[in-house]
Order: sequence, then C-alpha cells, then structure tokens
Amino acid sequence: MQEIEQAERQARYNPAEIEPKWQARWDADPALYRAEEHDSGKPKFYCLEMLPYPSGQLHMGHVRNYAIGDALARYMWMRGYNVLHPMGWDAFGLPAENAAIKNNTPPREWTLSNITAMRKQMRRMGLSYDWAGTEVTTCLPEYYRWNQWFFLKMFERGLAYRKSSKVNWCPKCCTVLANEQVINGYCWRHEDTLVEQRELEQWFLRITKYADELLDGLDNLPGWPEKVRTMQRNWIGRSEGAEVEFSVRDAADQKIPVFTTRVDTIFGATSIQLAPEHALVRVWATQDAELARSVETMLAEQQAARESGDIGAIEKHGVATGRHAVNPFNGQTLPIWVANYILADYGTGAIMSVPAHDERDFEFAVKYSLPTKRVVAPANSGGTDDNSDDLALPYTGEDEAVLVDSGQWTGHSSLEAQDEMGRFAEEQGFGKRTTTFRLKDWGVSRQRYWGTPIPMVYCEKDGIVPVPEAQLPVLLPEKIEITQEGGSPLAKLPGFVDTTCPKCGGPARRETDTMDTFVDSSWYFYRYTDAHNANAPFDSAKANYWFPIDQYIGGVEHAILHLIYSRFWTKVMRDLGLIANGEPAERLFTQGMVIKDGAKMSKSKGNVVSPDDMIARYGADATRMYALFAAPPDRDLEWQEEGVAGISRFLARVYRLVMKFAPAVRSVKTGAHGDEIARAAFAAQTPAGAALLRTLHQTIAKISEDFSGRWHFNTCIAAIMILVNEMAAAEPKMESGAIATITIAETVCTLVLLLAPFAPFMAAELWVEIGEEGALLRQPWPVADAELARESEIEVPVQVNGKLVIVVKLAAGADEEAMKSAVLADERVAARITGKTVLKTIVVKGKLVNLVVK
RNA sequence: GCCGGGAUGGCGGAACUGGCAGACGCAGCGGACUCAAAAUCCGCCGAUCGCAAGGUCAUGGGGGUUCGAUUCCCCCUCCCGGCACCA
Repeated sequence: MQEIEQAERQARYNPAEIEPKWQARWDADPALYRAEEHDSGKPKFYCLEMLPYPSGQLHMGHVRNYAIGDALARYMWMRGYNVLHPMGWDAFGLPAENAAIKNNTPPREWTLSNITAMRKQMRRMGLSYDWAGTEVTTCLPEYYRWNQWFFLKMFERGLAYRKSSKVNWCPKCCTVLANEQVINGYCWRHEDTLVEQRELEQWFLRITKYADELLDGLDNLPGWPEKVRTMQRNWIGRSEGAEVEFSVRDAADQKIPVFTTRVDTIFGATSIQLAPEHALVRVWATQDAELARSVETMLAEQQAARESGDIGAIEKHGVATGRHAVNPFNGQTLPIWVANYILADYGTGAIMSVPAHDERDFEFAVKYSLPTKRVVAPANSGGTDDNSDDLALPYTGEDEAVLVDSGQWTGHSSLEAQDEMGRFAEEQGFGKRTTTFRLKDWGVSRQRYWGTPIPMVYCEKDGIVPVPEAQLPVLLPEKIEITQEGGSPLAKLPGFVDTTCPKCGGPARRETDTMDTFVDSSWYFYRYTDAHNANAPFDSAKANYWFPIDQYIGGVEHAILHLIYSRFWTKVMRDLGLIANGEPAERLFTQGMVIKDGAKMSKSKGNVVSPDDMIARYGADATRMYALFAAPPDRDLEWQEEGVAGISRFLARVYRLVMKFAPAVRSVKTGAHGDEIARAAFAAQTPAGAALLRTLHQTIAKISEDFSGRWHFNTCIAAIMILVNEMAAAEPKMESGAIATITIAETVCTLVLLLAPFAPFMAAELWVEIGEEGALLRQPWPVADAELARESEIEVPVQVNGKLVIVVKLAAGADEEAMKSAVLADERVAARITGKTVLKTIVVKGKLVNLVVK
C-alpha cells in the first residue's frame, strides 16, 4: 500500500520542481542553445521576436509571441541549423518618466530593475535566448551612442534636417508625436487624449526620399502578410499625376500650383480651391477683413472638430475670394475659393475643382451653384457626346473613357491624355508630371528626458553644428528632476546645455530634445549580431551573415510604425555601405491578439491574466503549450483557464506514460532507434505495434511539415495527443517481447523529441529519465519514414447520388477497378441500387466511390 | 466609402490541392475505483424523428458550377482590424 503511494508520488508530474531545475541548468550552460560560430558550415537561421518595452511584467501577448518564436527556434536547432535567437529591451520611453514622477525613482533605475524582473520571467518561461551573448538594452550608452552616430551620418547626407512646421503635440506626453503615432487624431499611448497641432522647429528624417523604394519593395516581400503590405501601401499613399501652375489674374507674381491625378479633366475645371492655411489665403486675408473672418471661422471649426474627434463629419463649405485664376490649358478664367476640405499638407494645398468628374467637387459645386462642365464620356459613347445626354454626374471615368470638348485632346482616351497633357505642360513650362505621397518625413524630436540625446550643437556664429563623432556618446545626464510641466527637461540643466562650438570653440548650446524611441527599435536587430562591439554599431560581415532575418514574429500593431521605420533604416544603412541587403526581414509573421471576455487583454480593461499565476498553477510548459494549442497563431486567441488545466492534465498523462516505459526504453540499446535492424523488426510487427508506428511517423510528418510554413501548432499538438492516446491504448494489446519493447522505446523516444519545441522543460526532464544523454536541442529532429507512415488499409466512403451510404475497407493499393467491384459486391450498396440504373460511377483512387443512379 | 481578415456544435477549434463535416481539447452527462472526495480510468456528447435498425436536417443567408461544395463563382447580412475629404 505504502509502496504504491510511493510509486505514484514518484510518477506525479510536478512542474514546480522540474522547471526551475532545468532553468538553473540552462542558465548555467547557455552553450546548450547558443549560436554556433559563423563558419560552422550549418545553414543559418535568424529567428526573432519583437523586442518588448520593459514595463516590468510580461503579459499574455508576450507569452504567445515568445511561445511561437521559441518553438520555431528550438525546432530549427534540432534540424541542425545555426540559429540566432536573441532578446533585448526597448528601454527608452515615456512610462519610465511617468514612473519617475509618481514614485520618485530615476528612470534608469526603474527601467533596469524592470528588465531584471522580466528577464527572470522569460527564463522561467524556458525561452531559449542567449542572454550573455546577444542581449541589447537600448537605454545604455553603449547602444544609444550608435543612434547618435547614425544621426550624424544622416545629417551629413541631408537625411536628417531641421525645419519648422505644424507638428502633433500630445498634451499628456508633453511632447511631439510622429504622424505614425497619431491614431484617428488621438495619441497612440493615450487613447482618450486628442493630439494638438503646434508650430515648432523640429528634427526630421527624410523617409520620403525612400518612399518609392519602400513602396515598390513591398512587392518583393512575399513572406510578409498581405495585410501588413497593404497597410504600408496605404500609408505611403503614392499618387501619380501632374502639377499644373494656374496664374492669378491681375497679379503676375502670384501662381497657384495644383496637384491632380486627373489632368485629363482640366478642361472641365470650373474653380480653384485653396486650403484655409494656404500662403496666398494668408496674404489676401490681410487685405480683406471679411475673407479673414471666414477663414478664421473655418480653422476654428476644424480645431473644434479635431477636439471632438470627428474631423470627417464636417460639412464641406467654402468662401469665394473674389480673385480669379487662369487655366493655362485654355486660358479660361476660374474663380478662386477657399474650402475647408482642402488639405494644406497634401499635394500643394490647392486643387482644381472639376465637378463633372469628381464626387467631392460635384457636391461642392451643387451647394454653391458653380458650373459643371463635362469633358469625359464613357468609351462606348463614341466620343461624340455633346453634354446633353443624361449620364449621371459626377462621372469619375475609367482609363478607356474618351475626352470631349478638350481642345486638341478631344477624342483621346483618359489614360493617353493624362500622359500627353502632362508632357504638354512640361513643354510649355507651366507644369510637370509628378508623384505625390501621403507619407511625410519622420519627425524624431521629442521634448522629453528619457531618450537618446540628439548630437547637435547651436552656435551663434556657426549655426547648427554636429557633435564630432569622436565626442560620442553625448551622454544623457543621470541626475535630473523630472516634472510634469513639459518642455525638454534637459533644457533646464546648464551643465548639459552649455557647451562649446566644435567648429569655432566659442560658447554654444546643445540640442535638448531627445530622439523618438522608434529610432532605437529601427536597427536593434542588427546590433544583436554583434551586441558588444565598441567600435561600430555592428560588424558588417556578421550582419551580412545573419541578415535578412529569416523569421520575424510580432504584433500587427507595428505595421506602419516600427515595420516601416526599420525598413527605411535598413535602406539607409545599405546606402552607408554597412550592409548588403535593403530589407531587414525575409518573412514576417503577425500573431493574433489574446482575448479575454470578448476584449483584448489589457490592464485598462481589467481582464489581464498573469503569466506568473499560470506558471505557479500549471507550469510554464502548460502555459506556453496552451498559447499554441488554443488557436492557430495568426488568429486571435480566446483565453480560457480551463484550457490550460486541460493541457496540464495532458502533460501529466505524458509524464506518467513515459515514466512507466522509461525502464523498458533504457533497456533498449541506444542507437537502435530508426536504424535498419529496428526497421526489419518492425516488419514483423503485431497489428497493434504496426499501427502505433504508423501513427508515430504520421505525427512526425505532420509536425515537420507544419514547422516549414503553415504553423498550425494547434493541430500539431492535437496530433501529439492522438499519438499519446494511441500509445496508451496500444501498449496492453502488444505482445511482450523484443519487438514490442523496441517499438515502445522508439515511440517514447520520438515523442519526447516531438515535445521539445512545445514543452521544453518536460521534454528535457524525460529525455534524461529515459536514459538519453546530451542536450535535447542538439538531438536531430526525427525523420518521418514514408514507408512506415503508409496506411495498409483505407476506408473508402461510398456515395449514391452524392450521399454517403457506407464506408468500405479496402487494401491501400486498390486500383479503380478493384474499388469499383468491391463496392458493387457489397450488399448494402446493392440494396440501395436495386431496381435503378447506374448512370455513372465515379471512382477517385484512394478516396471514394460515388454511384449516380436513377 | 476603400482595403484586409472572419462567421463551422454549449465553447476554443479541425477538415491543407472540391471527396466520410465536427479531429483534438474544454465544458457537460453516465459509469468504474473510493466509506467519501480529489485524482485517475472507461463510455456518451450537432439538431431532429424513431424502442431500434435507420431516416431527415445542418458549416451566417440566397443563388450557381459539379457525380459531389465548409472548400470554387456571383449576390447579400453581420463581426473584427486598417485607411479615410489624399484631389
């Protein structure tokens, strides 16, 4: 009695004991999962998950992300790849400052202690990162000095520049935000805070120089999700068209360039519309009090709409300026209006209004009774249109549509005319064919403390002077008081601000803004390849060996932030000669969100589940395995704790089963698994043993295939469950003897290997228990034997008129004739077709038989 | 409005190139073991009619192609995400 209890206790699966033990062992010997030397001769595989912000706590989104990446990295190791699987910290940023204000803790201290806590959590999760070799922390001078170095390189090349412009200002962050960080008018960090517009002088990075390449490059990234590519395409927003210069009547010096994608409709222009912020409007407003008032109202209304959050809801309206412009194509005079729907910062801030062929212009023209002039007709109208038919306007046309009433271009197609008229404008000197982007340059100045100091100096004599490379890093001062009042905290530190001009040696002021933290994350993955290099951001040879990233895994929320910035940065680094490739990642995977009670798991919604709790209750293996099992990785995952308990039960079952067979496995000579002798022995199997081996090899095949791209780890784990169920059921049926023992040993050994990517702690533990030696990650991944996996018998569904009647068992190799006769010989089939005529027999080899009868 | 992704039992999901719809798990029900409970093991588990054998209906809705459709085509509804007066 006591002995039985003793035995039961020994066989009880206890992750709280197993997991910390292995965690300690892996920590002590990182060589178990460290990348090989570059010249190892193995193929390389760079597997990367997006680096986290060190908030202090891992959440389930992280757990899911890392469970995917870690499973892949472990699989690739076992497949014999030279794997780089690093982790680091996006360690600059606002929360550290907010914590400093709240708790009076220095941001550096707060951040570093959070990192320590989260690193511990990640280790507890059993994630296979090489901490000592590759960890990167962006808030350390050894890292951010290279941000400054890149900034100087960009400045040299005119890619970093300073300009005054309207910028997004978050009153809660007390800093400027990039366009990418404004979501529907709200701050990306403060869902309830509307972003204000302020006119400020700021540093910008010329990402627009790469707009074309960033866009076109998307076509060559088949390994990226279509969704992300589409989002980036929309964000970059390329429009090809023409810029045409209208002149202001009676004011020879005043010109109004307009941008249009439909220059072919220019003969139909009936007014010019300017944005309220347009430079000419400002000039005219000084001479026209009424106009000034109207424009002011317009701007105030926009401001109010922005504040209420629905700028799209404003009704279109405008006001005539009383001035007129001349259409250079036909000399026609058009009234100039100011309209609230014209965007100041897109194109030229001015448009030609063609009511007949543009929906917005049409709406506007109807409202103010502006004339509508048709100049394009559908291709099938033969181009003879005389404006008198009743085709519904606006007619926005198509490429083949035909121009009417358009001077020398009458009768030409829209598409032809667009090109011809653009050329004509160029020849005549009043326009050009051009391309406009929605993408704007990246504003990187932040009026905050916890970021990379921008390495620039302002000298009264020499103006903007870059800090010489030799003087890098410009260190971020440690002792500083952070307050809520806004403005750059560094500006209040005379010891930081006051410096000497590197050019003339005279007194000068340092730039006191810091860089956007998206700068840090734009190139961190290159640093992983050479994390401790003190002389360069990284060694080019090392980067070129590892890049591009073979598999990048992260949330889709970075589609137009990090993922566009880092593509830009990569292209800049390529042009600097640092790297060979212009794209950072060959393949990108965006995992779904973790959902609880119908909403994304988040602190603010109060529906978070703590990984620590789950680990304490069920273990890390069960927690990460559940994250993979509950849904395919690309879909959202509904968190249900009962599911974790289910996985935990399954793992306990595996543990007991393997422990039960462990003595038998140990008794089998190592090296027998999968070799010729064993295989010959399998040929003489009992049916139960053969069936088990068949399932085993089908499972290997299924999992291996999924790792190569489909990533449906939920079905991989289901397949392992089936194997375990079958093993438990088959074993009692198998006769005892050498063959059965070998079969069981083979199955158990392979099962442990198959579990290694998903439940690494338990796999490592069981690997030792069954008498194997050596690091599990260095074991070769099992290879499926097609011969063993093949079914000897198949079940063939038989249909009559497409409806299932019976299922017959046939030998696997049966040809069409054999299938047909076997089916017709079956009495149940015969009963179904007596008295009827078989019109047609459809036989799909190995699949089914369908009798069409009448 | 445009773009992308979805909709399958009580729940998460499976069915990969058109071929047995509901794998695997969760929850539930029944049983074994137990003084009892937990744990474990075994069985059942889409709806409906039927004592049963078996039948009928069923993958958001409606059409179509096909011997055969969760899968392909057309139309529609709803949900999630992105962009949104971009000229």
